[in-house]
Amino acid sequence: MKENYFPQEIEKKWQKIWDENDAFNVPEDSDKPKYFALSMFPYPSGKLHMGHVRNYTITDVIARFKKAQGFNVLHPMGWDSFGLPAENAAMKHGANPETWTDENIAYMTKQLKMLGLSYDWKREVTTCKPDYYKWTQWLFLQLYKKGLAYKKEAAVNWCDECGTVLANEQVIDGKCWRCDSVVEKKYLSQWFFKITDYAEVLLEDLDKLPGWGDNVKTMQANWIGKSHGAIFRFKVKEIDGLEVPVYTTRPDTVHGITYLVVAPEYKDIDKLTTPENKAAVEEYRANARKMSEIERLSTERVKTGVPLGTHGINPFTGEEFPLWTADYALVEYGTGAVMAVPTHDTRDFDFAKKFNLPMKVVIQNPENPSDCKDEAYTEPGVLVNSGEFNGMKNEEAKKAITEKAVREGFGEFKTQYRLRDWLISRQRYWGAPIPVVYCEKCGIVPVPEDQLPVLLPKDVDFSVVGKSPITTSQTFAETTCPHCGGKARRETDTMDTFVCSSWYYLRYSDARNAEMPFARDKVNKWLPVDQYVGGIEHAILHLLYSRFFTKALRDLGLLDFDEPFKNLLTQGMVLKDGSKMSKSKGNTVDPDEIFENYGADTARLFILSDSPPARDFDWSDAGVEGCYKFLNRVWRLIASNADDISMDYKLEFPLAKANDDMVRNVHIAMKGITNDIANDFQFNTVISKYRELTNAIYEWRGAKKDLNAEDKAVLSFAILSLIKLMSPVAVHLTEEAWKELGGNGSVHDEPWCEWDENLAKASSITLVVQVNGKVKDKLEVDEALSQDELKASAMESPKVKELIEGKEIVKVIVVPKKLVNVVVK
RNA sequence: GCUCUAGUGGCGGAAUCGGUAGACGCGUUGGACUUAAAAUCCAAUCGGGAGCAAUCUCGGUGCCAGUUCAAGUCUGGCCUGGAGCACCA
Repeated sequence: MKENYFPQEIEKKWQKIWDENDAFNVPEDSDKPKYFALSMFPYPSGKLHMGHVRNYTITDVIARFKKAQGFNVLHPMGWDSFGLPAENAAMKHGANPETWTDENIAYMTKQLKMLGLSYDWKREVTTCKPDYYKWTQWLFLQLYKKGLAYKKEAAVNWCDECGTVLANEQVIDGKCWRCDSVVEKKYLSQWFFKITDYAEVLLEDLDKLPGWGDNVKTMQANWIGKSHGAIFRFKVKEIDGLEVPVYTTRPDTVHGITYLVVAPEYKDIDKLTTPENKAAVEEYRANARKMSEIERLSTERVKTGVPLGTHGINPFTGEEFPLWTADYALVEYGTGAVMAVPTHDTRDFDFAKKFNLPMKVVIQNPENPSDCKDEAYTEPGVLVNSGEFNGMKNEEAKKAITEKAVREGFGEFKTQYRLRDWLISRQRYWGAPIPVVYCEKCGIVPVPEDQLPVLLPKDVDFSVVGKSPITTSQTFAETTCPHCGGKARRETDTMDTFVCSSWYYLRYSDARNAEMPFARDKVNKWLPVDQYVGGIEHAILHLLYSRFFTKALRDLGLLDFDEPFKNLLTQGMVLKDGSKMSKSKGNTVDPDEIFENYGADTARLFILSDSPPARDFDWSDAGVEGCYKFLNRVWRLIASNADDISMDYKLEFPLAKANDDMVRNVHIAMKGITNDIANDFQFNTVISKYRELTNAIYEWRGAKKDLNAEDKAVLSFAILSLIKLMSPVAVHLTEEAWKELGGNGSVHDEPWCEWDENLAKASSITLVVQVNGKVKDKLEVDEALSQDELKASAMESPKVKELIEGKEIVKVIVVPKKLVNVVVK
């Protein structure tokens, strides 16, 4: 065995062998239980970044560990390859998005192989290839048939920079999630998926996911935004037969209504406007329409609005109140109209103050009554000025008042969600075409399944500005109706890339199927994903959409489970000097350089070493250096002892010879490392245990001059165990060492270490002796001692004797195998 | 504003159940080897105080209370950072 560690040489050699042998292909027919380990697949943007390296290393170690533990592990990789950057690159370089994407995929594939990742490349999926997007289109048609895909005219988020509409989930602080430019409102006819049909079950089923972090579940729950309240319908004084319904979560405050607000886009607003107010209302509405999301946000504190001139009637009091329009009422939420109670709602309070509208207190804290002159009182309290409900606690009044409305026919209980339907059309080229045609006679006609895929046209001019390049094709849009054969126009919008990524994990179960997206028995066999690993930035978008897809496909009878990802690990970001690595900050580290200078094993070891996976990871060059030194140290330990190591002692050791601290240390390491992986994948402590074991072997070896047969057995056992324990992380080094020491086959095919519980602990125990809760002495004692004996040995301690001299012993606490606490006065 | 999450040495972090706070590493300091350097190895490294010394002693896990024989860990209240949502009635 070579004296020195040459990672570049070793790594290249093994990567070639693994590649040639398809070493990590997963067999379909196996008696072993399945395990599906999955990383969120990347967008092929050009090169891997350290976030990818962290993500894929974590999943790879999990996959290898589970495989060694006896699972049949599915660990695939693919490409989320539709999307705007490819199209922008094409425009910029006059190239084709497909060429650009293919080149990136080729380069990144090379990098993934250089990282030593154990992927089953035979199952690779690439969302921009017709053999994949054919099935994306097919799934669209199934959703369409089921009424879950529909087209409607609506106010949508428009990004001018990207030249396309966006889903609500893709608007961050009123800006585009991709290019950060300000999002405008436009009225367009667009395709939606009816995710709102699943709002309740998407919320409820979060409880079925104990393997997900609370942060992600809370974010989804907030996004779905369920609330309980009531609908009340108000008659309009001036117009017979017209009612304005409102949704409120505070039915208890209904006696305090002093005005009512409808959104500028409210459907009946024209009818509700008197001729005298028409001009002002029209102007206000025109302004509201022009305003972008961000402008509406920036006017957060300053309320605006105009009166309509008409009045509503409160059925509880008979009181009349004016109707207004204001943009703080949102047309998409509830009924688009709000009953305003300025005394008990901060927004209504601000509005009423500004426009000098009346206020009426209806809830009070009996201990500390507020007149609500300076701010709204929104805490619990007791009803006042509320007729028959006076004196009732407001929580009870919510129910009682709504019940009265139900009884008298002007209201009902209502559960409301904030989740909106998912807008999936994009006015871009590089996406899966939406498979429908518009016929002059038949209207919207889905493309028949046997005509799929609807291929992207090639005769496209990518240099156009202000419209989708796909519309420049001479061959694409013009078509005939599949129904009547008449003249028809093809849909030129493509699907949001998040549609493609909402089902890719299912395709891995049957990636080469040309007849269906996946066979039902295969998808049911491999799914759900046992461990999903990826960034927190997908907490809402991708993870919510995927959950929706899984539930919808289950309802379509395509699969038999209702949650796609059993366990989710959201890894933290990779930072450098305390901030996120980014090109604009110039603090990126190129993985290629690390591979070249230190090798992939060092990169893998380091990216796992310093922080638990869920936390942010601060990159440090010194840390990389430290990991490289450690691998060198391990290599030297193996190489310098290679002649004394025998494969006969591979991973097990006769118990009769076990009364040796070195053997115990190995068992302790086996147990500790296995438990750390099982316990939320704490790889940072796993790695510290690699170091502890390495240090222990060095120390033990250094204390011996010549080794007898038994010593050699202990040494072999220790080193071979260390190699196996490190094999999921330092995949190349351990493979090479295993081979050099005479191991048969691959170290990665060896089963995981089995430890002996009796040996996985120190031979004696340290008894901590406290007096009044403070540590005063430590005693080495036999494990077998009884509680009384432990107590006796503690009392024997000279230090204890000294400290309790002349004092009264109140009590003595004995914790078996651990501690004795003498309490004195 | 609401929700989630975190706060431990110079730094990253460790500490199954409430039971030795600071594992492991980075950095720093000193030493060995070397003509020298790199590499490697050894030792020290939470803070204050006492001692030539081994050692002894006090304090210490964001802050304030509490529960307990015993609190980084549990309870209540606050402070600070990070993340998400945000005029959602």
